[in-house]
Amino acid sequence: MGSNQITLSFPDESKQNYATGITGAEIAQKIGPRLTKDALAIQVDNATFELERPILQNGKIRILTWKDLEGKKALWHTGSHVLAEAVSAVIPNARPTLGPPIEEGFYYDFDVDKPFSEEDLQKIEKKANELLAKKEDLIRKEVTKEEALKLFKDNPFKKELIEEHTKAGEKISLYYQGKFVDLCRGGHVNNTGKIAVIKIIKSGGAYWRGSEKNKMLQRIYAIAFPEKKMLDEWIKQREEAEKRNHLKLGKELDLYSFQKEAPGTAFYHQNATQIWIALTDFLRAEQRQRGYIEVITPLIMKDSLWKQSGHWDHYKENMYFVKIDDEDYAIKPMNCPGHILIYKNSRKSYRDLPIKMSEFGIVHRHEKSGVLNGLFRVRKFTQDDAHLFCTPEQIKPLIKETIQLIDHIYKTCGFTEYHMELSTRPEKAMGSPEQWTQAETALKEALEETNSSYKLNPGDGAFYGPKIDFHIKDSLGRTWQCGTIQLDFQMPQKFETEFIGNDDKPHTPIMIHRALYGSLDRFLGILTEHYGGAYPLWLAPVQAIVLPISEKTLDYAEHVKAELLENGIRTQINSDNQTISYKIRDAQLRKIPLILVAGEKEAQNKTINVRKRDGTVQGEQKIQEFISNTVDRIQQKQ
RNA sequence: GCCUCCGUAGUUCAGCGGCAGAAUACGUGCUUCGUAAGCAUGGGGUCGUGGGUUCAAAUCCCACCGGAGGCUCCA
Repeated sequence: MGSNQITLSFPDESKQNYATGITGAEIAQKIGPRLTKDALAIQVDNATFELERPILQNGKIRILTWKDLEGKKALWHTGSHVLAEAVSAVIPNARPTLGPPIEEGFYYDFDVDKPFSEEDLQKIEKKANELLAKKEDLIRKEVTKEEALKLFKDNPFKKELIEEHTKAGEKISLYYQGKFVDLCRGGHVNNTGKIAVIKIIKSGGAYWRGSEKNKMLQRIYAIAFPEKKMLDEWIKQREEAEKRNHLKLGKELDLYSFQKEAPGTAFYHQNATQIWIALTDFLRAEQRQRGYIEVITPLIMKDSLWKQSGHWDHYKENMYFVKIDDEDYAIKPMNCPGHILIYKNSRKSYRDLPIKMSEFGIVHRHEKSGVLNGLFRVRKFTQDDAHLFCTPEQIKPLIKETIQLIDHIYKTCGFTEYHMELSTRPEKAMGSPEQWTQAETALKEALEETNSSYKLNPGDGAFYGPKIDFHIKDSLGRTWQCGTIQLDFQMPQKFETEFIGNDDKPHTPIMIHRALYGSLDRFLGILTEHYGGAYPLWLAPVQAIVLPISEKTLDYAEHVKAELLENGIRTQINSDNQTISYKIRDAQLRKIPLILVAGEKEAQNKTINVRKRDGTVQGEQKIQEFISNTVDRIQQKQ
């Protein structure tokens, strides 16, 4: 120590357990010189990453730092052990169960008599940070099943894990930090001193092993950093994300509201409705270009339809039902059956295919109360749904077209980064293997021919067909699943949907379900957080606001407003009896892209003085010039 | 559905057994203003709903409704 290199410490106890039998000195000699103070752990053969337990298999040794996710995870994993030690110290009868690192930080689940109070958490956090000062080595020890069971005799959860691991043929390893010991597979930094600070984020209930049937444990989420200032940055970032919260912005910008009279359902005010219209108009125009037709189907249909579609069997719990004139009806949770009824309304020929039937379909799904989450999870939402009825040969070109359409829509909406996931045949699948292979090949080729990078999820498809999901990344680095393309071999059969082939015989078409925004409601929420409420010009609810400097120029300002409105620019005027500074401030807080100051000078010159919402002043512009520029920008969706 | 927390003015929140408050928004009057807050003044709340404890409840307890976060779910 002392230098900026890390001395590896290899306690005698664990030395004999090195899988390869090499000594600590040998490892230190081999990798020691490369270990700077940034090193948190090492990785060998992409598999094991612990400074205190390197396994040499002629493999490459990789030094993990804070920049690597694996390095972070090693630090966080150790953090979770320290947290468990702190909880055990503060609440002696708490039984630790499981505590892995996650995408951001780590959690640990405890079996406790009562949930952690705010005060408990404060004590625990304080204790955890005190424990760090001890700078304990993490020491691995491998033991037999019996030894492990004896050690954790009072902890049924750990016992369950031990049984499971030994059954799977795994060795049972323990990790010590000072006197505290935990059952653990490993993946740690070598010393708790590597952690500078532990911060508890939140706590909440969590079921043992994620199943509702099991006991509810208390989970603590926390995060750890190798330097204190990183925590400060992280906290700042979180505050930034909180400012962008779409529910908060929804109130501040008068976009939408939720009322207790309709839980889980949004009320869209004027402003959100304008954005909605911009989004739907955009997609409509794009679909029209590609030969789509648009339809509108009933919200309420007889329950016999839903029995035929299979929703009754699989989806009843999430559906709303109504009785009308003593007959049972259901509110649609999906649009597909309605579209099939339209398809079947007339005889179709292979010459009619593909048919691309779209609808901004309003669906109701009775989600459990606990899962509702702003616009992200609602009970009533609108899908930009479409069903493409086609022949097997048409799958590939249609998928390609759809991928390109989605790409265009996402990029225009400011989501430059997104990725796709292809899910293939699950074990329980409907349709012949040949049909699946053909469909999966078509999807794969479509992805490759559009140069799309995608992740493969083998066996993750729906039972009725393979699918491609689209995940967009927002300005805060979070990903959201939005678009989806799903092949369906089943529904057309259930409804005996047909077309007449050139062989003069009936055939069953393939049905492709496809949504780009996914749920318009959710997409609006994502957009709001992505832009922090400062929507691009083409989406902004109010695109320009005219501010007369005093009542003297009110008439001129009204005239400007009227001209902009005539040219399709969403314009307002602020004629309040207030100073110009006040009105500018108000407009900027409302995140209106274009703020147009109209005073006596401008009235004389037939100009307006343009200021943008970020505070930059663009200066005087002729009205006509401003209008043509702005209309241009709106059309180009900038 | 389960766990934790939260419901006070349009909004953001303070008050936490003893007269219901602030800021902001809104109304009115003055001011007529040149790029992020002009001055004055006024109205506005059965403290989510219902029950209980108490001489007294916004405040303590219980139930329900609604919300936030988490678990789970999202064929």
